[in-house]
Amino acid sequence: MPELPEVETVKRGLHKLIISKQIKSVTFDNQKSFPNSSSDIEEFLIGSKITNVRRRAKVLMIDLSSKYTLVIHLKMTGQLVFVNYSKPSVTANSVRFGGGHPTDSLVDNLPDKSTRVTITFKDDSHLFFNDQRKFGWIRLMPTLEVPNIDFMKRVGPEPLEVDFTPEEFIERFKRRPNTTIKSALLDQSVIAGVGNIYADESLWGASIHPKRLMNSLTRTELNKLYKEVRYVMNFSIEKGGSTNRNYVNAEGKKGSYMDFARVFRREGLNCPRCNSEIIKIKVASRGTHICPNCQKYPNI
DNA sequence: CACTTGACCTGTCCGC
DNA sequence: TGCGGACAGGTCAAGT
Repeated sequence: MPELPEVETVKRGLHKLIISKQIKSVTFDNQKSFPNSSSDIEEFLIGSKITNVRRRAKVLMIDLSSKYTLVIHLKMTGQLVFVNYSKPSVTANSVRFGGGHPTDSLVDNLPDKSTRVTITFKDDSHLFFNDQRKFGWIRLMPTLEVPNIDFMKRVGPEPLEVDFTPEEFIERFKRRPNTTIKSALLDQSVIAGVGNIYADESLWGASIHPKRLMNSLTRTELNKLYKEVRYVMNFSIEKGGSTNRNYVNAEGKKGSYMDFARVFRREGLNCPRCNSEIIKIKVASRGTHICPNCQKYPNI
């Protein structure tokens, strides 16, 4: 899915687009896509207004005036796309000059077969929850109960918070002494928000082989990794996140971080630091991209 | 306990 | 162009 920078980008987009809108109706393909009772939906969703949009780790929260919150995890292929059908740019796509297809834009074709939930606002704009692989979930619950979700109780600190120190970073990683550094980076209970892309990118930045065991890493290496994790994720947010395959922001647009990626999905290309050929290996049963020259194992 | 491996799904790409 | 298998941004439950 979307990792921290992608979810943050969606959050910022939705914040601009849907705050104070009032929900008119909701439709979904089946009960599994929206597991709340119809009475809860009637009472706490329909008619309520959007008061805030928040993110914690890779989880999005849309707060409602009913004191309920829509909690959403996009997992691998989830999308939250806002469409304002009153805009001529969307409704006028049947008017064409010249040949070719009318449009490639995602928003012009929604809903599509990946659409699982459609929220319609009073002004007839829509928020679509699309999810090709159906791993994602959306759930309505009292705002005060959100912190009690198992995931929220377990999840580690936000790495981009200003008060998140390198000391805390190093301390957290001691929880996983005998696992590989890649596995520890992906563990959301250690720190929040790192996924496969930014794990590979930050390990390359710190010149650490992803198979290195946690307890073999020096403080200097972990300090470097701390800086790289924050650098890579902040940079990606600036670029609107990464579109590897499915990810789009709240307006249906792709992120451009992949244009700047150093190793991720760049196997066979050259390392931007030493010009060696980037290879793809498997670590923690995930596809993993490294420069075998910069990231030696063991490399102390 | 700490750690690893399937399972959840659909779609796409690659090799035969 | 058909078919099988591997693989894809994540997280749990169940296994060792």
